Amino acid sequence: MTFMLMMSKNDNKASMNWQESLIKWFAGNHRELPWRWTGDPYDVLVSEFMLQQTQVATVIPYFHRWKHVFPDIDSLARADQSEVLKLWEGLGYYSRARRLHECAKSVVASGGKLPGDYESLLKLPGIGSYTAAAIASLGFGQRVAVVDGNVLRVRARMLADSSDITKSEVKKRYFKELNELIRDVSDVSSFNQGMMELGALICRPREAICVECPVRQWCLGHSTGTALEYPRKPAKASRPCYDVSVGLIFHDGKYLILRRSPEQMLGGLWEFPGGKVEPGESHEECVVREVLEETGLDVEIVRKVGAVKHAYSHFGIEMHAYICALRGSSEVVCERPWAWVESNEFGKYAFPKANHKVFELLKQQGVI
DNA sequence: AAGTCGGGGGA
DNA sequence: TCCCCAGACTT
Repeated sequence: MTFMLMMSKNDNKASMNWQESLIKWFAGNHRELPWRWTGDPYDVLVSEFMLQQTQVATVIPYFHRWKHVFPDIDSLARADQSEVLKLWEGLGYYSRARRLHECAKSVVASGGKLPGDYESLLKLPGIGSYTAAAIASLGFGQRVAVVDGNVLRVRARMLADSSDITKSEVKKRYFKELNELIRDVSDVSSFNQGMMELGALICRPREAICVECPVRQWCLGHSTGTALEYPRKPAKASRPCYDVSVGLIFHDGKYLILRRSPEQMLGGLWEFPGGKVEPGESHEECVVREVLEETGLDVEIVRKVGAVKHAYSHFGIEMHAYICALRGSSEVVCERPWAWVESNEFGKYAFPKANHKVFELLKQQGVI
């Protein structure tokens, strides 16, 4: 009788599995986030797209602005891509913005209701295994496990598993195992969020605060003192750095900007004409050549504005910027969309980060 | 299965 | 600097 009573109370650690211990910890220790517990699957959709490879703190202000402009999936579906990209400006991975837009249009076209099951979500643009599982479980309570960078790290440490978590085979194995482990959990949404919150707050990449961890008694990494040795990852290749030159063509009070084509890197964003410096070529020659190739304009260098460095995922660039003047006609010949804009109109267009660094140079010099 | 895509933040 | 972040998609 006493024994039964003890078990039914379920507050004895020995009677609780690690999944329930995690859920309990999450209930009392999670951060309050603007998209949590709103009850609106659209909030889960938007936040999950923004959170792909992006930290929570970075996303929060973008999420607020987004909800203000696009409060629901219909308003997003009706929007112009330029407006969508402008709101995404600075968040990175711009294909996410285009795909979220496409996703919204697709959902609205087929009735306006976001599907709640993993398999249907997986078919939508921009939604892969992680996001499908997140929306299905956090938004609709479906019993499916999320596997993101946090989850992989937490589980690799719990199991003291030396597998390379960047391999797709390992991710699949973890996904399968976790779906078994959540078969009987009391709250799938809290379990999934708890795994990610644990990774963000306790079981962090370079620091593991095991003394505060709700699953430490089930963690092999902790019991053997090797938690920080996991997950194991292969050494990354060093990234090349390219020299790039751009021309700020000033004519009639305006600058010429071009829009990048949608399928490119940074697709749909605007930039100054320019490109990679070729072997044996000077930066100045590069500007003149690139401007001619891209716009058909014949220009000469007026002066150098300066250079900015910028790092992308797989390479870096040093962008040299030059003020240019037209030598001949101002007639632009260009397949891509282009525009002459005054410097106080730059804010209307979405530019990549490297271009913003050039704007900063121009401001410092009082040019704009 | 590997390569590619951005930018920010922390150590 | 380097690493990592609530990954998805193409080849």
